[in-house]
Amino acid sequence: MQSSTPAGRAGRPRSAAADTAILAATRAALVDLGWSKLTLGDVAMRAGVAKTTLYRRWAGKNELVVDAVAELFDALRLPDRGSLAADIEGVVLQFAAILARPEAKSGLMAVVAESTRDDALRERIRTSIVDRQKRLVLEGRARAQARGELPPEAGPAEAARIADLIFDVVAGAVVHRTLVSAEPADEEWVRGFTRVLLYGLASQPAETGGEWA
Amino acid sequence: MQSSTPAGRAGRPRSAAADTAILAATRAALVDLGWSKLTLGDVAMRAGVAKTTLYRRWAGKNELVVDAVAELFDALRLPDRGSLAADIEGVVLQFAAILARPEAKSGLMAVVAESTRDDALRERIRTSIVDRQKRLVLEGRARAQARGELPPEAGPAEAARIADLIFDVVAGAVVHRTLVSAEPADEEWVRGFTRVLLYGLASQPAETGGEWA
Amino acid sequence: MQSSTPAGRAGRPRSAAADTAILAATRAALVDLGWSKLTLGDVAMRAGVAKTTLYRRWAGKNELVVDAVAELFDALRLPDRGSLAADIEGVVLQFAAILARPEAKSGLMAVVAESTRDDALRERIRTSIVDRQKRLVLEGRARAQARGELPPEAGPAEAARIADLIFDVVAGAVVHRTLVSAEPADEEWVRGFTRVLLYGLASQPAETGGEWA
Amino acid sequence: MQSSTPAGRAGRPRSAAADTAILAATRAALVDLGWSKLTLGDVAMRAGVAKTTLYRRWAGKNELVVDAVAELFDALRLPDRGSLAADIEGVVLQFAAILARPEAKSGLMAVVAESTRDDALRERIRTSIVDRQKRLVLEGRARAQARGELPPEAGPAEAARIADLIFDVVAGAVVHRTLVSAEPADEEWVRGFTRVLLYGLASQPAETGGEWA
DNA sequence: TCGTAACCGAGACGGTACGTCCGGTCTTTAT
DNA sequence: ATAAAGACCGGACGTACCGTCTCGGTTACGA
Repeated sequence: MQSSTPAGRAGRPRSAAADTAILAATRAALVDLGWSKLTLGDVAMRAGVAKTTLYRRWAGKNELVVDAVAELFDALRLPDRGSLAADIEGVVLQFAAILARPEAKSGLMAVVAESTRDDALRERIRTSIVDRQKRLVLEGRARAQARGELPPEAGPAEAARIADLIFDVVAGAVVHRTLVSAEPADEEWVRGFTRVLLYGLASQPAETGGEWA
Repeated sequence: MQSSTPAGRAGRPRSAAADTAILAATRAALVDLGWSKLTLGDVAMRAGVAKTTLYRRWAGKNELVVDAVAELFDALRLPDRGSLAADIEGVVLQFAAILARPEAKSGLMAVVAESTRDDALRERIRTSIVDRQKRLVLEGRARAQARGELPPEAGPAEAARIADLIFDVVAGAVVHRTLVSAEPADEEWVRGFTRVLLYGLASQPAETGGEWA
Repeated sequence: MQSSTPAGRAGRPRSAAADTAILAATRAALVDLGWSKLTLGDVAMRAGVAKTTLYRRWAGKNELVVDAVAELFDALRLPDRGSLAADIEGVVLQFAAILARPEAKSGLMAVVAESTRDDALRERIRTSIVDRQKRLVLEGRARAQARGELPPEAGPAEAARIADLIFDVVAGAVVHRTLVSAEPADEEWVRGFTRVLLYGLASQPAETGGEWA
Repeated sequence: MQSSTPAGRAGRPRSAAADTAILAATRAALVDLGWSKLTLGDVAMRAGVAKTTLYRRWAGKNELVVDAVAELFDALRLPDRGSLAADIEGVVLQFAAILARPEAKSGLMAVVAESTRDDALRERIRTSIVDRQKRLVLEGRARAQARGELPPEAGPAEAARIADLIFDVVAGAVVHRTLVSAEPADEEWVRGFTRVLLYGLASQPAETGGEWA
């Protein structure tokens, strides 16, 4: 968001309720219309707000959708299920559940696509969504290391590198499963995915014998 | 594509050169403008073709972009580098190189986003892009099993399930790295990713000691 | 029309039936659609003929409509009702009846409007419609002179001038009544018009007393 | 026209200058292109106005042209030349001068042609053009009756009937002379026409002897 | 009798305009 | 100063016809 009326305070103050209404209206419009058919005029109408009010607060459709979608991911929590594998499964299932919602599906990939040609937008996505959720990886990793399930890293640079890799693998796989393969990322799939993530492809048969059966 | 005039043959046949010119113009426009600013009128002009010719062959922007992007991925080849890890690294690097091209970046995620609200489009993506490249997973897996690097699956259903999982993980991770994290999927990253894919997170330190250093 | 294959005569001759079918289809389309929504593609379809066949014979919509409408006016006949006034009334009523038909209404004024910017089209209208029907004025005038109802003209130039004037007055008045005022040119109106044409406005009350009552 | 924002007064008001510019641009386009090649996009460009502004105010080409042409006829004035014949000649010459202008020629007949299939358009023509100019007939008739050149009518219904008849004859004859015969309605022709209108065909030789010579 | 030239249908082609919609901006009055 | 309302300019949309062209196929002459 970028309102907040920083210092100057003459005239009528901005309505705080408007921000909430606009973001909710944006999500509703994403559900009904999808990203490409969503129009700012329609969002303004749904929010009971004039188009000018909307433009005063957001630069355009992309920025608005990023903010509307970012709020969805703030509900993610790292559960404590007792083991690293169970923790991963828990958070991946939450992530999959959010991604299954049409407002997330429609909006997220679209703004990512737009961000390939708009550095400011990519930065906004990273700040509002990606980095904010990367905490889950860090927390999970720390907890696993405390449990002895994972070794400590060689240093902070390594820690960041591995965290990024894990985030790309986890987020990428769930997104691809959900949006491209268009299959549900359900418990069974998440179990399989977590196993590969933790133990890899090659080591599996040696450990479990009938893992894939 | 959908020309070919299957049986009935009255009237002037469709120009085969037009298809080629249109798809090339589409890719050029993706590079210059990105998906959201690409207009069919502009593509038609670039291709030296009337707008009606374009609409006669494709239903809309999404279908056109899918076909234009799909051709990019047909260049993927499974190299024989002697080991499963090296083979994976080779094909992932190719995939990353294609995804780094702006016409792929811009177009691919956008049509995936659109496909969340358009079943026909999703099916077209699957047919033209996903399933067509899934061959790489199948070939690589077969080759690795011949080499004894991977055990045979319990049955054809398992084989399909694992292939799908691998595809989701590989494609998802590379896409996320490239588009969301916006970092290059270079050799170093690919090596790290391949290691996780093959041997997992938990088993790594035990095997390599200084792998992440 | 302009077919007829004048001298060169190798190859398949043009279908005579096509001309007839096309002109009839044109009139039907005028009835259904009016001039501005009439399309040559639609006419071709109605006539069971390819668009190219139509273009091989007519230069465009205007020429086609002129020919289609011209045929309607060839049905006009000068009746012999015994007096000049009755003869005029008879032919004016016929003219009004043709003009009341929707294919004439729609087509005639449209091509006249087009002809204001197209000399060749105006010439075609004059040849195919105006001059061809001017015979009625000449015949009627000669007959009235023979009866002694009108004096002979001073010379051929005067005869032409008066004939043109009469034609403009008669045709113009009926057209204006029918198309602009959009009132029927029925027997009562024709009687009043004929009286003005023959005896004028100023002389009327003196002659008839209650003419307009 | 149809703006005026009757009572509600929220929002930006419509630009009054736009109406003027659009109608002038329409007449200019009629001169340059004629009715059938006139496009609303071109008119908007000439007027320095967006196409949407034009469509917000007029339903289509026909309505726009009617309004643009109607303004031309508001310049008509009934001169007082001392006699009925001279008054008629004066106003007919004015009418002919307007009709000789290409924007009137091109536009008027075209909208009349269109009006044969569009009752609302015909009503608009009648309101904006025909009935508005019918005042000339009524004034002229009243003046002639005051002078004793014409007898009073039997009643208001008769007066209306005769006025309509005169209007059809005068307007129709001038239009036909100008557009169909494509000859100038110059002083000589107007003199002859006025004579016929006032004194008729049959009575002329008796009065003047050499009138047509 | 047979070639061949002009015809025919079908339909794709490059264009142009349509009338609509949306993005952003600006101009009003009201709060 | 902000809000709601709505007109404004600009530009793309997808469709419809235009008039031309390229096909495969069909006559009816005349060599």
